[in-house]
Amino acid sequence: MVAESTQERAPLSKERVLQAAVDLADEAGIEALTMRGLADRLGVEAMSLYYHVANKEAMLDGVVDMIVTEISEAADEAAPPSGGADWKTTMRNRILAAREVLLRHKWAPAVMETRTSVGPATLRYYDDLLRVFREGEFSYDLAHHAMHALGSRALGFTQELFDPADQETGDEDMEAEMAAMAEELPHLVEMLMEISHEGAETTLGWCDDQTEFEFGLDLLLDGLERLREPA
Amino acid sequence: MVAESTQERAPLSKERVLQAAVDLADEAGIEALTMRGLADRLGVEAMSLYYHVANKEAMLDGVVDMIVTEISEAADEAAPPSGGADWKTTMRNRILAAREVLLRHKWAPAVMETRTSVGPATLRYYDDLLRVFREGEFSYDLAHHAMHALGSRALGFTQELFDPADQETGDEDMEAEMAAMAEELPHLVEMLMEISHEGAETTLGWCDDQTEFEFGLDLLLDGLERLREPA
DNA sequence: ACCTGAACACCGTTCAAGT
DNA sequence: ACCTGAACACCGTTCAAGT
Repeated sequence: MVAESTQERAPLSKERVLQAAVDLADEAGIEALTMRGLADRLGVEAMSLYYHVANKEAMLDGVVDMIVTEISEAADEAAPPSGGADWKTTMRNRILAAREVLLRHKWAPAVMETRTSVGPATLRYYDDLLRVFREGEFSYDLAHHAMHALGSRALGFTQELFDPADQETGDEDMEAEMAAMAEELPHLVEMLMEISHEGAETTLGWCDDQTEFEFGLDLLLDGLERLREPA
Repeated sequence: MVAESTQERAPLSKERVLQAAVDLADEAGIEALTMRGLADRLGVEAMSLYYHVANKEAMLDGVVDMIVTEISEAADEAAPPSGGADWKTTMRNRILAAREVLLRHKWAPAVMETRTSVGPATLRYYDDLLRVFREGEFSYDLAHHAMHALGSRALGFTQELFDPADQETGDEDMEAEMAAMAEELPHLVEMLMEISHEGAETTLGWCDDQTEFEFGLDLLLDGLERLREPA
């Protein structure tokens, strides 16, 4: 009696492969997303995947397309184009919604950065952003600059200064380490001390990501608004 | 007679290993930077590298540190802190110099994004940026927001909309393809047509990277300037 | 049409051993 | 102190073959 036969299992499809890939990365991290690991999760041999995707790169392209589709849907739900709100509110809410999606798929930005071509979902998302600008009476020229200026933030990419788990030192010698750092990095240390005194956290994990994201986004959107209607 | 002996060859060192790694990536691309390939270039067995670096990740950490050191030096040469110029000019010229360095090491941003901890060179570079803000009479709070808002742009990262070689279609059916795209991506297509009519290039490789980089950078710096001196 | 088995070329890395 | 050889576990991928 064979344990798993083709009949007992839903047949593979490109969609099932890509969905499984997203789930695997969500649950076990991007380094777990190998062709062999993905096949395992689908109860199939590694080589079977090659019937549905050309190779690993094509698989990753598909995965990114799924994520961007999710971003697009979230953005449309939060603030559809032609939804009645002004361009800045619409753009702001769309991009904040995009960020929320990426918080659910923390591995995704790194994969997106490795893509060398733009998939259909991304093109569609950009087209929608452009539409919002146009409905806000931007010229195509300014809208074009705006897209570059937003950069990966348009897709919800967060800009972290120091990466999440940067704590390699025990809590004990925090004082001593600070003193040593203070000589070489005086401004960084002073900033740290000042901000930690007034705020919540005392360690290096002090930045409120949501606040910083909105600060940077608003800085750009406000600047664009001024360029749109010169003085 | 043995071809290559330890005596005939300069002995390895961490610095030589890292420099060779940078050179290899420059010449052959990041995918050529394997432990075995790196050893080859140094005329040594792969395992010898492990005497000088803990593992591949540590090697990449070191490589990033070298690049950021190069960025720091270029920034200092272009516009040293306390160099006499106002904060905005100094910051602008430093970041433009950083970008020039990354143009010489196109593979570097992708590697930098994969680092999970911040090296000494990066800390020093950030400390210097902070110093420039402070000399421009920013509060630490605003300077902190500013660093997040600049994000990876502070290190000279370019924000490309579509990646370099996105031309997978022959030149012939450009017209036909445009027509097909126009239905699904009306704004993108219209923008393309408008910009290509007035400008230089006619294809998808139309964006002047330098211009777009400066546009986004100035948008941020101008916005920060306004926040620094409220009305 | 869909999936598999065996095999290949290539990784990073270990460990014990050489000089 | 510095480097090596052999070996291991793991990749992505090919190709011819099975149902």
